[in-house]
Amino acid sequence: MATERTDQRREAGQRTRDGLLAAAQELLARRGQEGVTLREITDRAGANVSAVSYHFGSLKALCDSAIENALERYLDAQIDEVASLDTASGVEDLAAAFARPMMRALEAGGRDLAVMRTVARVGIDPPEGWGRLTAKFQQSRRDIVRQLSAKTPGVDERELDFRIRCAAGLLNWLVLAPIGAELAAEPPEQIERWLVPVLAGAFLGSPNVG
Amino acid sequence: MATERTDQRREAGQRTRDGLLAAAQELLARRGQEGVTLREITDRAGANVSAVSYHFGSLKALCDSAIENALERYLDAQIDEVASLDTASGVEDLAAAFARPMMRALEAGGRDLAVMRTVARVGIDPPEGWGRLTAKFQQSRRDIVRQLSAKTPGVDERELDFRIRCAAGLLNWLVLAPIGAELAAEPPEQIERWLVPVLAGAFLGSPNVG
DNA sequence: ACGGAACTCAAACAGCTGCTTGATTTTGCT
DNA sequence: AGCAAAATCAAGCAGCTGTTTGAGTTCCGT
Repeated sequence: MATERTDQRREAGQRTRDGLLAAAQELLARRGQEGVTLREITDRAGANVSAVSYHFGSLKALCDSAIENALERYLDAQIDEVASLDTASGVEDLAAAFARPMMRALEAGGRDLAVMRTVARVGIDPPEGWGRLTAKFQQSRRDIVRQLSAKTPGVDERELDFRIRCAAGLLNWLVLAPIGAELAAEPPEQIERWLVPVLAGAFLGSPNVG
Repeated sequence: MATERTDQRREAGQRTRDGLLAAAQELLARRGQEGVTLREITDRAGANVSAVSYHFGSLKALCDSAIENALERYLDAQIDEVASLDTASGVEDLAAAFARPMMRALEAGGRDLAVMRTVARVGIDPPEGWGRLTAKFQQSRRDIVRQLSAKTPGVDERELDFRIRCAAGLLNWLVLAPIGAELAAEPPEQIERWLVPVLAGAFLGSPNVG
């Protein structure tokens, strides 16, 4: 059973590795890439400074890993949510599915919220290389464009893409700005009752102009 | 004519003061409050490091002044735009007026854009004291709520306030995120043609739920 | 022309930054 | 028991951070 037996050394290594990742996400969420400090991360994670070099190579590499990790968590949640949509669903359902990962994170707080905030910050200050996640990112957006396109016939697809990016930007903003914290204090069903019409309205565009 | 004669020393002082302010806004816009460096500001402004202590007291005080200056420029523009609305104007007109300062800044680039970006960043990471601008800020939002309330009868005012904050957040996002730069490359009238329906749709909410 | 105010400047400061080093501990394998 | 790999640790490095200091320059009022 040597293969199933977990090596306690590697297990401990993984634990500090994950701790560093979580601490980095927490601080990236709170202060952005420029406001992150090596010693603040290691203190929060209860690790030694050199653990960063050992496990990741450098602070920058740790931040890149933390961002990539956060982005992947978010994209997976988003893709699942949109994929589980019924074919007969309306624009409001799409808006609700679109917003659900963020609303969940707002309710849950803790690391989920830190992950969402990190993702949102990346939307403003993107790191040099998005790495291998570009494909998954574009797939996610293509799925949503297709869903929305089926529900709003006659609208140019480039314009739909713009509207979706607006909606995504709005969600990111809500997660970062103080209004998000205010919103989190409200009952969850009211968040949805307020937010979904706004998103759906943005998707549809104002009726007088089309 | 001693009073009209400008003192060359004070004039030079004002020039370096303004240069520091502009340089600070430029860097605040690009990297946020955490990413701003004393020497980078003074180099860009062509000033000595101690000029910051002399004219503002500290780097933090300089940043506060730069932020306050940017916020005031923006609020004045916003208030003027909304105040000049015709009483018979529709929701799209309100949306267009609401978005105009940002669209102008996107077209103009340069310091105007830096000012808008600084304002937008403040919406995410607000400094401790907004100081004397809180009143002007709230006046601006009250004006807009009143305008929108007259155009959407029967909607709860708290919900209208939420929609306006969403619209403001979206504008801030557009100015900060890469999509803003893409948008700036398009012809100005297309920016408005795309953006105004989204904002107006968000103001009105989706018709099926509204 | 002279005193002094307004302003600028180079140099130095303590403190923090990310990172490296070499020793030390912990653990698994034979 | 003994060896080696994995992981952790304290200490120290050079470089940058914001701020202060005291001398320096420029220019107005008298």
